[in-house]
Parts: sequence; C-alpha cells; structure tokens
Amino acid sequence: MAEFMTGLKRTGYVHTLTKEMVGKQVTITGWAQKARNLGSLIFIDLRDRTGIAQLVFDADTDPALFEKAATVRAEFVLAATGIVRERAPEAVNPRLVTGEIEVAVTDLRILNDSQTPPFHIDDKVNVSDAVRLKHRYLDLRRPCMRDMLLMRHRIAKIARDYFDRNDFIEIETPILTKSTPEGARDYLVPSRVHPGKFYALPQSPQIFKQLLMVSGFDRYIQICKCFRDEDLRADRQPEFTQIDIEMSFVDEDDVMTMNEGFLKEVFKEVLDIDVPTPFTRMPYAEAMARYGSDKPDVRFGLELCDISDFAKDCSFGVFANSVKDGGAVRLICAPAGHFTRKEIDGLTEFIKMHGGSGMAWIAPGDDAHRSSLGKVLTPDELQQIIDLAGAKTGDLICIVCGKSNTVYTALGALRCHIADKLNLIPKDQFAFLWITDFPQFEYSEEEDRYVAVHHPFTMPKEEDIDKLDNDLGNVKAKAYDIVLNGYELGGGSIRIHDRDLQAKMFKALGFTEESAQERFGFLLDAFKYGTPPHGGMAYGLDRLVMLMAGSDNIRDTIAFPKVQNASCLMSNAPDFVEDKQLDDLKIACVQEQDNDEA
RNA sequence: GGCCCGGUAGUUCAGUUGGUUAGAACGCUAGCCUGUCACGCUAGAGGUCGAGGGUUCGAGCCCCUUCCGGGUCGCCA
Repeated sequence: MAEFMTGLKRTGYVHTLTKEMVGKQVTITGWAQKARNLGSLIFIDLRDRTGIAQLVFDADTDPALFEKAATVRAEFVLAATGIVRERAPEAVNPRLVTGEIEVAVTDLRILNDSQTPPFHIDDKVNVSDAVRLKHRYLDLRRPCMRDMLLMRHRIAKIARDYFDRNDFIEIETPILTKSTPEGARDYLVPSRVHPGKFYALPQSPQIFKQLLMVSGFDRYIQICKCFRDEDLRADRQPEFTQIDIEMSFVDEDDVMTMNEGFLKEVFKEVLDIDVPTPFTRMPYAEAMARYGSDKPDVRFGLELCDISDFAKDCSFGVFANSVKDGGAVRLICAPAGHFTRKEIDGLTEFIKMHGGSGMAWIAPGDDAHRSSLGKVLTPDELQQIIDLAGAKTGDLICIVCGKSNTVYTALGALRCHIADKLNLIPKDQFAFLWITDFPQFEYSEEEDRYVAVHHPFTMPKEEDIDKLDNDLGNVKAKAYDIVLNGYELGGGSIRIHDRDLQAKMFKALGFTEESAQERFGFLLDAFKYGTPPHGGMAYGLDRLVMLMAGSDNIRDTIAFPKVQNASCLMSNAPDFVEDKQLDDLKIACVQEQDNDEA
C-alpha cells in the first residue's frame, strides 16, 4: 500500500513555489489537506509545514494517474512531481501564498494513507480540548499550533544567541537531584540502588547555578525543564521550561538591565515590536497598594483607592473598626458599567471567593444613589465616598474592608475581573514592569513561622540586615519579578554569598544548623571556598510564548501538555507499572486497578 | 481538598412540562460533474444520550453515586 521515497528527492518546501518557478519541474511532499474531484479534473491541496499548494490532475492527460489521484483522501501522505504552472487570472486564489500558481502533476506517490482524522486539520475548527489533546499529533498539524511551536523555537534561539553574545555559557544541570522541601511539592523518583531513598526532579536549577558561579563560570544560561507537583492552572503546568540565568559580580540593576536587553530583542525579532526600556520599576508595597497585586496588569487604570482616613471616623462601625484594628478600607470605582443588582451580587460573591469578607457598594445616580450602605451611612457620608472615588452616574464603587492584605488581594482580583467584563484591557499592548523590594519573609499561619517569600538564598537589602535578629517582617529582599500584562513572567534575586549571613538566614527561617547542613550542606560547604557576589533570574518560557502569541493558555505553547489532573490524554501517563518494576525498587504499593469484578 | 461550568452521531451542537421511531450542520461512503479552492448535485451509512444505580406506566430530561474535560480557590520557596 504505502510507497517509498526511493529515487525521489524533494526539491523544496511548498512556500518556495512562487511565480518565478513557473515552467520548472518540482517535487513536493506533504499531506493532502483536501481533494476536490470535479469528475474529469481533480484538485488536491498539499500541505507541508510552510503552507499549501494546489496539485492538478487532468483525466485526459493521464488517465492512470488520474485514477490514482482519485483515491487520495484527507491526510494521505503524498510526494508529487510536476511542472509549476501559472494559474489563469480568474483561477487565482488570493488567500493562498501560492495562489498564483499550481502544480500540474506528472507523477504521484502515495507514501501513506490515513484514517479519517477525528477533526478537520484547520485553524477554524472548533474542537474540545480533550479531543485535541488525545490526538495531539494531529492538533499540531494545524497551522496555528505549528506557528506557536515555531515561535517558541525562535524565542529560545534568540535567548541563546543574546546571552551567548553577552558571554553566557549554557551548562546542563542534573534532572535526578535532591529534594529540598521548601516551596513546591517535589516529584520524586525512587532509587533502585538505594532502596527507600529518592531523587527529586528539580523545581529549578537554583542551587546548581549558584555552584556554577562558585566554579567561576561567571555567566550561565540554561533552557531547562523544571517540575512542580502542584495543581494546574491555565498558566501553570507541572512540567515547564525555564530560561534560567545567573551572573557573578553584579547587583540588582545589572541583572535587570541585561534582561531588559533580552526582552527588547526578543520582542523586536519575533513580533517587530519596539519595547521601550528601561521598564518601570515599582516597589512591591506600591504595587499592592495601587493594584492589589504583586503582578499587576498596568494596561488599564481602575486603581485601588484608600479611604481609611474617612472610614476611621465614619458612622459605620464595620469600617471604623477595620481601621482601628490595623486593617484598611479600600475601594475601586468601576466606570459606567450600569451594573444590575444581580451583577453586583455576583461581584460580592467574587470578593468572597477571593478571601474578602464581603463587599459594600455605591451606585451613584443623577437623583438618588443606590447603595448597600444606605442605612448605615448618612447621605453626606455617601457623598464623601463618591467624591473620594471620583465616581459619576452609572459607575459602581466597590468597597472592601478588613486585614490589609486580604483587602488588597480581593480588590486586586476584582479589578482584573471588572476590567475584563467592561473590556477595559487593550489586548494589543505589552506592559512590562519590574516589581522590586519584595519582603524577605512572610509569616505562615500554617507553619507558625516566617518563611522565605523568594527562597532562602536571597540577599536582604543591606540596610535591613540588622533586622534579621528581631524584625523579620520588615526585612526587604534584593529580589525582583518581571511582570507582563498581569502575569509573572519571571523573577530572580541577588543571592547571599556570605556564609555568616546565610547561616543567619537559615536561623531566621527556623532551620537548625543540622537541618540546614543536611539539606543544603553541599552548597554551604562550597561557599567556604571563595564565592563571588552573584545573582540571576529565571523566565517561564511557556508563559513568555503564551503572551507573545496572544494566547491565554499555556497548553497552546507546549507540544505535549498535561491536562488539569496532571495526566496526559495521549500517552495515558501516569500509569500503573509491572510488579517486577516495583519489586526492583522495593516499593510496596496498593494499586487500585479497575478489576474489582474479576 | 472546595466551588462553578460542561459531557447527546466522527466533530460542533439543538433536544420544549418526563411521552411515539433522538434531530441539524459539517465530516464520512457511493454515484454524477473539466477550473475548483467552504466545489456543486443526488443517495446512504452513522447513536450503550459518559458510566452505574434509583424514582416512574414511561427518563437524553428528575434524584443519588461515580468517571472524564474546562475554569477557579487553596496550593505554586
């Protein structure tokens, strides 16, 4: 059935077939996108990764060849040899790059047949994610998916070229490594040679790249897979790719400047967009106060407004007490939404879902105002809030009170939700932002101790080093995130290169000397032998591609992604294994296989 | 672990208050057709209504359980 390439050589990709090729003999290969049989004339659209060209078969010219062409169905694999021919003016297809020509085929090989695919290979088809992912190899034939992976390739190449030009060296770090149970849950790999012991897949090459700085490589880059065993989201996969870099003899500004250069270049080369540099740098505290988020989307306004000064003396006890208890009262003013009561209740639910205790609201009107506060505030107080918010008729003032961080987070989420609903987001813009001056620690209720916001190797601001002994909540870090359109694109920090300071840090985080030595001993040992000041950052490559491609789901940028429950619909991973394999690993396992009735 | 949305033909969907033989479009198969490119025309095939249980004279529709897909909260140093 299947024919072979024997004696045949492809002369070029489909997109090389231009008007200049008219009269030449070519051999092109690819998949049959579509066959149109008109009775004594057959057209076949042949698709390769560069485009589509039309093959023509005429029953009068070569009846045997025509009969063969008539058997071609969608997604058959073909090699066609023929003469490039200019189309008659009325037969030109302006929607095809090759629409001015066609190939009058003299020889056709059917290299393979194909079952009818479960969906048409076309950008326009609307197919469920489950069907696409089960047949991902077909999904990837669609031009939009192909282009996404081509863009990903270009971005990765530009990253390597840019950092290479700036003296960075790509070095691979281990995939089988050691679990360091701060932060995300590890994927574990059992050791056969050491029963009961486990490798961990890296959440990032953090420690290894710092060791490479100790080794003197000075500037490192790696485009590497990282693994975190946490639940998935639209912008989060358990297995993802970082562009990971580290530099010696630098401070925050050096790392940020180097990376602005990279982002500027990649946006110019791939999208032909000039990104103005330097990017805005905004302290974490300001980002939280203005946008309620440490990764604010600054393509639109709708900023948080602090009315604590008003609230602390107002007649509504809930507001006043929030301020007295050290919390805050803040609002956002949604413009001209003319929200119905049902919609407002929906927003209140949204606030509650994001941790807020509730939402007070005022909808200013020309004559009377609608408000949830009509009975608890005086008309004059209502008017004061409206004035503070700068609200007009048709707007909606959404007020949340409580603990500062809760208020920030809830209103920050609501801000994005409302902007999306009211179409306030200019989708074609790219708004870069550095978030700086992160807190070094945050208090974990769950663990009843301070934990590192970034990681335990992050350098505190020099002026805050004194506070490591007694004022952890106010220590700021030499850490920075790069934010794009409301997504955390990447982040990094200057690292601690001083052993005493590192020891202090572990102590602050509640590690005993022994536990620190056990977990990170090899790093601490290395630091005894001359560690340069160093720092770096890491990008989520998948997210970068997603944002540059205008997609809102990271799956689109990954050839073979996982679905929400972290399984692969195509390969059916993870799956049960042979008992023998478990025996080798000395693992006892209760496998809940579906053979109860047996 | 929680919450929300969804699952009906290969695909995307409709399916009324629970009532006769579950429909449409595209796709597929066959026949006809010499300039199509969303080809056209004619005919045809194609369904465990995600699965299991229950209520009922009767369930695609109501109830319970469960599986699968999507979003999200928690989680993600």
